[in-house]
Amino acid sequence: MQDTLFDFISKYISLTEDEKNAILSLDLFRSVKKGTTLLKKGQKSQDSYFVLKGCIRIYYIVDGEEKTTAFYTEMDALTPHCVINKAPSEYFISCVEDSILTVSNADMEVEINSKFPKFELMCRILAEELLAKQQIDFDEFKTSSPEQRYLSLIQNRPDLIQRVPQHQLASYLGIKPQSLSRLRARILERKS
Amino acid sequence: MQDTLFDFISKYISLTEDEKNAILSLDLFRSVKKGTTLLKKGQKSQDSYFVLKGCIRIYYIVDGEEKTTAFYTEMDALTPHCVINKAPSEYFISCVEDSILTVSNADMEVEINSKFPKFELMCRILAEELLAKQQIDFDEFKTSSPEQRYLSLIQNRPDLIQRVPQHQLASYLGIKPQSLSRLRARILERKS
DNA sequence: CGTATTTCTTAACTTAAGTGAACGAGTTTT
DNA sequence: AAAACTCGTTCACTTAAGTTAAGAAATACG
Repeated sequence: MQDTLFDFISKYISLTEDEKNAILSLDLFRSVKKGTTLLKKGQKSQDSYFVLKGCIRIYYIVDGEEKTTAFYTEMDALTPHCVINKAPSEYFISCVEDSILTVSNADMEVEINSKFPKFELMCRILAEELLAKQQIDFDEFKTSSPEQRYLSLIQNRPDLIQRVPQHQLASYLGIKPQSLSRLRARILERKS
Repeated sequence: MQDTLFDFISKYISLTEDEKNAILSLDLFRSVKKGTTLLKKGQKSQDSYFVLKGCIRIYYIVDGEEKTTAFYTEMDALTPHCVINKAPSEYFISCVEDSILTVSNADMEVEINSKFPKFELMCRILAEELLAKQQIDFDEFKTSSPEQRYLSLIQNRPDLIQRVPQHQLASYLGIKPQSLSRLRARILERKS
């Protein structure tokens, strides 16, 4: 399990045994049950997450309705908006499946970053990479229809369609659950 | 003009006169005419931009049609995807108005970052901030209708509606120019 | 085990966006 | 000055998503 974390880090920087031990001594690993809420709207949290196993999601509640906007699965890192701008959270984070995460708070990160300057570099590269990737995703979303988005989801994250409830997928695609059902029926219809 | 750049930087770190001079000696400032293409699809560029005055946009060409996905105006920073992942660009960048920009290439940034480690910190904070801000924008886009997006654009970036052609705004909102016209007429109709 | 609840699908109807075409106003070209 | 082009708007028509409601299927729970 720890290897998953180090495999991830090794994509950006290389670690000595000392550095690995320093990380392990922080006791970051947490096991969380499906349905657990990690962050609520209005809370000011300090915690960032890295998914070792399982799936967590971000959702808003608008007019009493849940709107899921992001899923994080194995090897995904998530620093909530409220950690960065120190304001109350605008959204919820909860566990879609039983999951194993690392949970690190902002203070720990400052400490690690000052002890091992390498980490600062990794954080910058990672943030830039995520920024660029997210922009491409955003662009693709803007320039395509719900049906195209669903088809490309099948291509790019087929596991999500299996492991996540349809109504959560629907809002992730920017539509209502009924529209997703219809859209799926339409695609099947055309295939036959 | 230079003050605009230093005002921006001062939001993240404080600079000594020496550091300011080091930046000025890089000769970053460029004046570009409306319509100039700064980056073409397929090119591998090293350049990042910071808008001091004017407006630039990112657009794709899909099935022969321009799809504008982002506008950058005063005090906005833009590092193209191709600079980060060193692959050919998937999009175009062009000038919406006569503009004044800073243009910095990746090598210069590596040099500045190693000479003044402060910059590494600024880049990380900036990237994290942009990442968080962009995610909120993406979330808002996903959870709202074209009409709601247009109304919130009026609230948040009213200048864009004046300075940018309608058909570019339309694709920015994820719809066709005809739909934007209709949508505007609908809103006016309701007001009266 | 059976009941309650959630989840997914289907259907009929409404609303809004996509499409193709036409028009006028304003620019640019020649 | 006329012709060609671009841009925004409008219209009629098509297609797809939103809405409301109902029922089937799967899951959770006492």
